[in-house]
Amino acid sequence: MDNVDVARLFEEVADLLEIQNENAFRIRAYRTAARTIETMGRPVAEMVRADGARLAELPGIGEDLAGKIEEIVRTGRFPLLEQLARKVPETLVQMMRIEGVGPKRARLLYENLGLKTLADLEKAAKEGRLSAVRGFGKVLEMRILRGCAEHRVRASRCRLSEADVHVQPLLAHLAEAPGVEKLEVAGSYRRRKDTVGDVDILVAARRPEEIARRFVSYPEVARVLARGESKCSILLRSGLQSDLRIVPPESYGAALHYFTGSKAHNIAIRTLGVKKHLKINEYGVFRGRRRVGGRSEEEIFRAVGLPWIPPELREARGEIEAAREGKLPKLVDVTDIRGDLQMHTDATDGKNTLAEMVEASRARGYEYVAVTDHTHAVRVAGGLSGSEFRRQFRRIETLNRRLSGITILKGAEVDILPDGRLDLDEETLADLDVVLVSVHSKFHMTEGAMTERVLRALQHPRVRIFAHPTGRILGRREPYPIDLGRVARAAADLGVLLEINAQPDRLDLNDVHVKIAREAGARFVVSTDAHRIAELDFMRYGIDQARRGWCTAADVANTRPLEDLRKLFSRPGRVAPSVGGSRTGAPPKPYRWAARALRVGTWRRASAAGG
DNA sequence: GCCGTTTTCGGCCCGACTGTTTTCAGTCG
Repeated sequence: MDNVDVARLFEEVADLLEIQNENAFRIRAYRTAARTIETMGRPVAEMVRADGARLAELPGIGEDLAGKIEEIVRTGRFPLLEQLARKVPETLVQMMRIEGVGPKRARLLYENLGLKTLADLEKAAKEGRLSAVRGFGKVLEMRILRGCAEHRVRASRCRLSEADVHVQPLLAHLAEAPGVEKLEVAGSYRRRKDTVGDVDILVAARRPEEIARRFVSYPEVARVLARGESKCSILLRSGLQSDLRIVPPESYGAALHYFTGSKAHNIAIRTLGVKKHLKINEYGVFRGRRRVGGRSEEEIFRAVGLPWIPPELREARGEIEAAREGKLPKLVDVTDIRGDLQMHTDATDGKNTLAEMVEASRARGYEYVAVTDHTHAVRVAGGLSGSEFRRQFRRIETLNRRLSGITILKGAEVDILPDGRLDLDEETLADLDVVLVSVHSKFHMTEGAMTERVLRALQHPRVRIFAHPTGRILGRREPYPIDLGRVARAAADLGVLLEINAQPDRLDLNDVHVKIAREAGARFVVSTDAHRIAELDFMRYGIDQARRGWCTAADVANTRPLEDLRKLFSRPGRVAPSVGGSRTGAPPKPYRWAARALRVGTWRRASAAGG
């Protein structure tokens, strides 16, 4: 039972309480607690074993919920959830995912028509039975029917990079409207979340009706969902929903803050306002009827005694406390990046040649790159053997002599075999400037086995980077089970860097993992894993997640100059068990020299000295 | 159900839009 499981149980309780029309604040308490549990570093199971009482010290968790967590962890059962599920079917929660159906209507339909599932709902809507229920009309029935169809098509959120494709033309269209003074995308897009549910656009203008007209007349609109004086919603043909909010310029900062969210962050800020006798809404900060701020976001934060908080941090994951104490991190920026440490060429599954990839990297202003083709075990990618790598090394040496302004590091993305050995011989490993390791097969292991497999690989003295550490692919593959807490602590000890993979469908580690791993002492690289030239531009998506995980430039190794990086990578090698090497069977002990060399303190000082 | 420099009880963020209603509940963000 890990934190995600416990959080999910609390969310289920919250949903069922909502359907049963319980006290809204009790419901919120469960949701707040779920968030706390899901995003904190320490496993609740471990806390229960160590000292259960301390659970109640966590924000949003009191004596009652601490007791419930303890019971869940100890017994694996949650009596409250069982009791709630006896009153109404748990499947009613599915119905609430349909636009226009919330807890009240789901319950009403269950009680009046006996509808229990999404399929029941769609069938009843088709047969025109919904409108017989008091409070439902024909219009709502049609809306629900459409909602069911759209839910099937687009059950999931869309990747940030996909949203980018659709957002830019829409913005360009809106910018043409008369009287647009300011225009910005807010919401999870501005917070740079890995996926976005819809695109929230904010406009400052004096005459909102002109803006609204322009918005709903966008050629890509499939359907207008709502149209009011200051607020409109459209569904684009791509399936993406977009909400527009129009406010006067003096309210722009307040509206931008409100519309950026997250919801939990907004509630926290507004609650701080209440304590200072201020009302904060999307039109400004008010003391009584008098507006005392709202033109800029800074004014909102200042009103509650805080410095401006970057949007990526606004998730109610401790940013408000950090801001109050003056401890907000100075977040890493894409312009801090000096090189890309994972990319592939046409020697394996890449689409461009070595020379083309390197030239394109140089054109992007990089000081160095690591070329990291696959190893032999990754057959689908045409992985290279030791001798093939050595041929590539000679090409790299030639290029390095010829090129100025950029240095190519010899690298490989070495496959971690199911037993934790590395898929490359010691001789070739010794010739590499940087060894990445990653998992490409046997995803369905137990958490314990997968964790041991990875830990064994990380203990190899030549390993420098653990790439895409959870193996997830957004919308296609769940992360494999692995104890990331242990992996992060081991990586910190061994001086292995964790990769934040910038491929838009990976973004692995994700934001929460990065934050947890960072707190465990781990440090990172952000790499594109580019398989063609254009993908080198994915770097910003990786940086987005690094920022959401609270990373500063000092936390990210490829912000450092080449010489510093070489010091990190060039450690005395020792032959350890791997394919073709000696095989002792037992995993090697951690290498203390590596741990010493890469202690966070040492790194920080080196980083400060190196600028 | 949580929480406390107004409070250990009584608060808990705030507003827009829709559809079904005769004044507002439900949903959404």
